[in-house]
Amino acid sequence: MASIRDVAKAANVSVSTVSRIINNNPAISAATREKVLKTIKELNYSPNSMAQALSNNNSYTITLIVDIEDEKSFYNPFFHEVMHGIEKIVYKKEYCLNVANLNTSLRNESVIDWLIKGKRTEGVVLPSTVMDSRIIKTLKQNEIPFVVIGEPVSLKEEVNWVDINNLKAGEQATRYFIDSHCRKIAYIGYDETKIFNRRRFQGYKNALQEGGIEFDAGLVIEGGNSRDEGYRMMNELLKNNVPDAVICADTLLSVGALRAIQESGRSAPEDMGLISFDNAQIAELSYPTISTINVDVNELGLQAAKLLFELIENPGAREQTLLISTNVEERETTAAGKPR
Amino acid sequence: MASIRDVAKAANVSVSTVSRIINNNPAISAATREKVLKTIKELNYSPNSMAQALSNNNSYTITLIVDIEDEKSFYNPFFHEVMHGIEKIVYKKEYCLNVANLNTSLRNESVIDWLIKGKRTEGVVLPSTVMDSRIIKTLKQNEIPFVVIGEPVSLKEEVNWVDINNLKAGEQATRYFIDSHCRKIAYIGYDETKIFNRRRFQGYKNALQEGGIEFDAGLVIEGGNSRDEGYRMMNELLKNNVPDAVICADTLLSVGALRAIQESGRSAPEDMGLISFDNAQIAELSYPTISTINVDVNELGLQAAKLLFELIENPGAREQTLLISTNVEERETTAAGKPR
DNA sequence: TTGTATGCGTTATCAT
DNA sequence: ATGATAACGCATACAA
Repeated sequence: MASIRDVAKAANVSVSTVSRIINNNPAISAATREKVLKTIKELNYSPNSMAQALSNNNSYTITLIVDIEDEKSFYNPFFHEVMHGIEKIVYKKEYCLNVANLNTSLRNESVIDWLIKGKRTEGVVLPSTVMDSRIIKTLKQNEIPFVVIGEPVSLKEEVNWVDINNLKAGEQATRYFIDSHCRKIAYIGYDETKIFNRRRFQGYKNALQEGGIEFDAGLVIEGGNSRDEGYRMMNELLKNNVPDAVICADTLLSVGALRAIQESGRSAPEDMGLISFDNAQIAELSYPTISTINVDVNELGLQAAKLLFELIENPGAREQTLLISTNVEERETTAAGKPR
Repeated sequence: MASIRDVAKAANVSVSTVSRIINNNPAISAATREKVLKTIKELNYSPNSMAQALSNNNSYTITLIVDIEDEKSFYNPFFHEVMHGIEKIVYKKEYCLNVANLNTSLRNESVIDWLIKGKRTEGVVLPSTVMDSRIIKTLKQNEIPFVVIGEPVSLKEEVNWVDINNLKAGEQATRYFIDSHCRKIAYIGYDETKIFNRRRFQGYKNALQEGGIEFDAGLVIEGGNSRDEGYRMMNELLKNNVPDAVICADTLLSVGALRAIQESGRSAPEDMGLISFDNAQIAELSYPTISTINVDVNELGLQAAKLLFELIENPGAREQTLLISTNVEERETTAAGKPR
């Protein structure tokens, strides 16, 4: 493998000249640049990035922390898209993307400490679910820029974070139904332990108020995000307080909710509209397909990475928050503008 | 940040002594080892891995290539699990895991060339779907060990690969029904362009023969892997040749197939059993939940990474193939041992 | 505009 | 068992 010295020798210049050319230093004559570039091609030379890393004290690497234990909040399809968004930016900057599971430990320390102390990373993206004060402290102490994906739950420390605009998403879903002349709009799957859920719920209430519809606590059912929970909640609603539209706070429960509607002899969207969030694949497999508030998860990763590089390039910057907007993806469980 | 020199100075030894201790060189007295270890702790010293990488000519990094374009064969939940399997092994070896999208290009070359030429990677894991001869050639020429995930379609070159044992999976599904006293076992979603599908189909035929059931081409329906295709294929089957069991060659189509069964006034498993492959989440959301041939995808990644390190540590090894076995995950669309 | 020399933090060779 | 020093491949301050 050719080194910078080989190139220098072959081109009859010094190594510094070659180095300058590699790094696009303008103080180089066109003639020598061309000559050196030619021999670089001939020798099929590429700079050794480990040597560059050492010399520049820069690993040119970003780390994405994942947490496989927490399938719920940083789950598969979501994660995959986020990662690709991040990746696009990272490689555009000619950095590499490392992935590490929070829970792996090396030499009696967490992988994140290992990476930082070994000078293997210049910045970190991590989901809010893995963020405890210890990690934050480590990152801040070592002055490693980082961006959190998902709104942090307890923010004693200021951090940079990027998330879906869940408040607006909740508003969007609700407004959609209001515009379709619904008045009894239910919200099922409320879970105050999940911050994204609280935000969506707040959006729901906001839109109701804005639309002049009085909030009715009887139209809100609390519960978890599973098929069976959705089924239970919808049945509870149907027994006591039949709505003309229902917002499912999360993906999985919407499948069970739809089922309950159908088993009661009703159908969506004819008897009541149904809308959910996020997971397009599941929404499209259902009968009928489920309308959702759609999120450009790829954009989420993209913005996270962009923000991270801003921090890297401008370490003094103050904390930022970025909310990705959502849009209504109409499928078969809603019928826009339908007169009632 | 403390360097090896700082430690040496503070402990009153030479840098070589410190280096030896870091690398567990036995030729060191217990006394000095302890002393140096202590000052390492005090100074909170960690070796700079970029310097180690340069000195050892080893980046201690493995690359996982992904291909976002090809959602079908290396799709989300699958990918996520595979990655975590790989990751476990990689970090256990004190390597890092890089992720790169095949399609990103840097400085007019593919990311894979960039990584290799920059000496940023010691080994590569890549899905069979992104494997063309050009990539193979690059990897082999540069003597980068690599492992393919998924059986390669056209194997002009010998490569190391790891996959699900799709043949056995097909046999398993079929035998399951034979053991449940089914005789008319259909196979829908046959797609000869997908190698995993061909394998499953071969397994189906094997098991039929072994069970003394004559193969009936009328029970095989060709088609793609989507909800709507599954629906179409099942209806075709119901019109011409009602089976007592149906094997769905892939996940998505099983949802549509089940729907068609139900719309015909039949139900699974009472009128016919239904079994599919892979995606547990979708299988568990359906009504009724769909039985599947289950794959330990995590294990797939684990084995791929293990194989990769074998190649790294023993470059002369000859090509290997590894098949991960599957198991029947009984859910509601099948009823084992049900008399007919 | 180009070259020389030094340093980045580590490992390894060769002494002692 | 330990130390001095060269090398790894590159970047850069300084000199010319």
